[in-house]
Amino acid sequence: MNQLRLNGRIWLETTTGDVTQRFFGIGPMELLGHIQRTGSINQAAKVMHMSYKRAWELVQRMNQQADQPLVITQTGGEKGGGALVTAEGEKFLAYYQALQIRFQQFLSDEIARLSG
Amino acid sequence: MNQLRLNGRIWLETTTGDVTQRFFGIGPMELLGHIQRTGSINQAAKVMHMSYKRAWELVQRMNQQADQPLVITQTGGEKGGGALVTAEGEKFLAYYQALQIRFQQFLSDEIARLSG
DNA sequence: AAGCGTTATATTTGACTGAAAATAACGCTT
DNA sequence: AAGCGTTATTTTCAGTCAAATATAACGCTT
Repeated sequence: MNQLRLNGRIWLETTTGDVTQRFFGIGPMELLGHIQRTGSINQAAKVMHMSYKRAWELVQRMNQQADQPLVITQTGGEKGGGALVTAEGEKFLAYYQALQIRFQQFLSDEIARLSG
Repeated sequence: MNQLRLNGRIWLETTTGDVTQRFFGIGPMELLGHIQRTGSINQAAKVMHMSYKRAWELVQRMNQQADQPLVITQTGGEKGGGALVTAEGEKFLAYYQALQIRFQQFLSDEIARLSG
């Protein structure tokens, strides 16, 4: 065995009836961050080397699952359109970012426990 | 939004050159436990409602990635054959089980932090 | 030799996934 | 009216994954 590493993922999920669906994880977090910085789904997708369609679908799903939209979009206009992260979106982004940091710390601690 | 929950997965992974491959996670952990109890890949797969082929492939991949096999198998014989978890396998099983418990604790703590 | 329960292996089928491309709609600018 | 850059949407294609099925090999029991 070459090198043994510990890794993981965490996410928020919603449960409606008996169907559990992922809602917010590392992918949407990064996407929201890039939308915030670029003001465009299209540019955010390009930065992440993700197809526009996939990025757009992620936004759709997020908005549908949440009570209030996390991203609002506009077609046409001065710059052809754009996308904006709402206050609700920023709330989830901030929460998940902090959570992700604590999770990374957990993984680091576990690796340290394994090595030392 | 109906109910917001926090969930996640952790796993061990090996890196050979530039290829990272999952090695041991919650699925293999449960599979190894059932093999330990039943002495058979076939029966373990049935308990988990997993196809025999999938269970067998998981065992193959685990054994190939590890330095020493985690499961040894025997075809034919008194009971038609069987499978045994090696000491190396028990080592990974015990480590991952303890790790999983601490991870669940981490998730619980985070949920408590979110609610309270 | 036949039967058994298992491991071992190949093939097929369907479902899902993601990428890519093409097109429409939109509203501003010129 | 034409051009623009974006969002919105459909279609197509290839790759992956899992389930199902079928068959062979094995070694003991009878």
